[in-house]
Amino acid sequence: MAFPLNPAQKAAVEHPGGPLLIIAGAGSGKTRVITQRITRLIEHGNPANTIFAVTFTNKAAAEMAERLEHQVGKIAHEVWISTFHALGAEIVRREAKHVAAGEKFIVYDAADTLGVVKEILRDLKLANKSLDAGAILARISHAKNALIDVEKMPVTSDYDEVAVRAYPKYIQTMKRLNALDFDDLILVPLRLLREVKEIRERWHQQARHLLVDEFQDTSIAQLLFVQSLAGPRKEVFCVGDDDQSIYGWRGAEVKNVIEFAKYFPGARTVALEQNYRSRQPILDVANAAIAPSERAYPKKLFSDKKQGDKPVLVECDTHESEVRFVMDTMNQAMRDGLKRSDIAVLYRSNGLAKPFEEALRLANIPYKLIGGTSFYERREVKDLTAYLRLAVHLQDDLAFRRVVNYPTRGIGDTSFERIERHSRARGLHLFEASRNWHAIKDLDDRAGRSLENFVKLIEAARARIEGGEPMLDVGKSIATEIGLYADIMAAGPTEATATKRWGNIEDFYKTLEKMPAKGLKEARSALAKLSLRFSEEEEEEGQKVILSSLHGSKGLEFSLVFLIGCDDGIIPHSRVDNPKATDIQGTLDPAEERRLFYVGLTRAKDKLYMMRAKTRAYRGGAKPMMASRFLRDIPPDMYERRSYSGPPIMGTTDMAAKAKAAREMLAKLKGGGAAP
DNA sequence: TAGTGTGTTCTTTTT
DNA sequence: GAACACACTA
Repeated sequence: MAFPLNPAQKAAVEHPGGPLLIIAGAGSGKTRVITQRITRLIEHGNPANTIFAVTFTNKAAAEMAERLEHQVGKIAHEVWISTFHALGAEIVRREAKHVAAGEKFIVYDAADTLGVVKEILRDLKLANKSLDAGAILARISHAKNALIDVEKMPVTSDYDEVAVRAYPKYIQTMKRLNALDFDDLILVPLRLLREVKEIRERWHQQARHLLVDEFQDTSIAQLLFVQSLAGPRKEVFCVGDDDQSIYGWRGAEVKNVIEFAKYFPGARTVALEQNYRSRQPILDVANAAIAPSERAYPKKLFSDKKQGDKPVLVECDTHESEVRFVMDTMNQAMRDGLKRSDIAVLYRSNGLAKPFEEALRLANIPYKLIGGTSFYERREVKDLTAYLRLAVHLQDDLAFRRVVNYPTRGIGDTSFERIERHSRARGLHLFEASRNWHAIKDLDDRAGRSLENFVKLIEAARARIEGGEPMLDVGKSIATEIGLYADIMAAGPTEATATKRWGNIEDFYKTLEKMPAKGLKEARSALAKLSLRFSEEEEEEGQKVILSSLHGSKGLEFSLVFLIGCDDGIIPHSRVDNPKATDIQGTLDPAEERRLFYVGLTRAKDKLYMMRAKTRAYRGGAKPMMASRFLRDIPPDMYERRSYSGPPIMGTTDMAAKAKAAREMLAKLKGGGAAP
């Protein structure tokens, strides 16, 4: 990065003032432009704490902070660098007096909110219809993101209808739980800024310069949030790439980029097209792949690195040989001296990673899985978190429900229903209702005493946290008291997975260790940040091969990239052609799938393999696959083509066969049916 | 009430 | 072919 800024980058960094939109092609050095811009603002006398840089992921925020520190030193810590959601949470926390949820709010993640919706569906007596709660939640979230009121929600299907009925109940429930979902973390601050003059003025005073990364991923709510936060000064510096807009399903509006000047009159635009990442042959393929896309800002990336291998399309006969080819090729590359962390396997959906994980484990190659179920969403971690959450936030009925009978302590469904009925009748939270179980109708003594112990456990934990004891100590003693270790080990299914689960708990201890020991309020906000994946669990930044979904790979780069599953139905996803009424728009946007493909291609610096398989495992059997339609848009002379039908990895089949044999043996031993 | 067995449904991406 | 939900039995 010792290169001087190119003219376009320079124009952006030295922009005199007013709203600016930077169309930054993949690998065009946008992070550098942002950090340089901040550096310049500081050098021109702007106090660091009046500069706000907003990203979408904690990873991006961390990287930006690190780079900035490199440039300006310790003063970088004073710049507000955070994700949209973390900034929103911070504003809510600081302006708690004006928020209904008050300072006692708790952040509900996707799993939590899904639980809320499921409960509402139960209440609406619709659960039997086997409704997909996720589809309802998606509609609610979509409405929130687009700032659509209940009355104005579109109703064109049964699902829409249910969503309309569920929406007000959802708001009501969240309010009762004192919970904010991810959308609220944007919406609530937006409302505060709009409606409360005092708050508006305070933040306009504070946020003098706003820099937004990945602007193409902003939703309407986020755009308005940026607008409101910037105020009349409109010092907004937004960087985005319409070609990399891949979060439409989450409410992102490319329109925010395309109609930027509408929202920020007088805005200027700068385009960055020089790519500093990839070799030209890779860019040729990427440019060709994205070309058919309808684009507001057509770009043709170019590189100084003219030399390089053409990307390779490898057609494997099965998905097993796909794994084999990738493993062999990556091993060779490592023997040639390539670092593990310079190698990535990318895929459209997380399920595709499994065989690679297995193969890497078998080969003893360390790997890092990006995305997938987050660490904090692991069941065992959530269980322990729920105990802590309940302790600091007694009205968290969802947490209560999760742990009141985990590990099993004799409070089954019937008992739970009795507690619930009682609490509803009295308008109490579940925990409050449990405090004197004698009052609960029909609750038998056994369950009652058990409940009493549970209440004591939680209250003891609460008292200790209140008294300023470290979260780690409290967490550990809860784990001991409930016999978490024994329970995890007993639950299996295999000893290996149980050990891994317990390992997750031990990793979680490291997170707890970092939490402040200053009483309930601090503990609450530390726990709230867990949902935002705030804390960095990435201590061991070792040398690891990267496995990532295409979504998770945005912003990253690798010398060697294997884009697996370049088959039709994988990318683009089959739901492009199979409209299913349960989805928001009914179907997936093929244009977004193309951009996703493009994002994958542009991750590669030196060598790119596009992998596909003629048949893939599908519900047991083998399904024949066709090449991705996107490959047809790439002129054949731009890439090399190979066929591969190597044997599957020994170990994998071995293991599978052994497991199968073991299962059959077990079945036999248990007597009864003869195996065919 | 808890644990086991049987049937059913899957596979989109994530702050 | 696995994970999950549900029903059934001890």
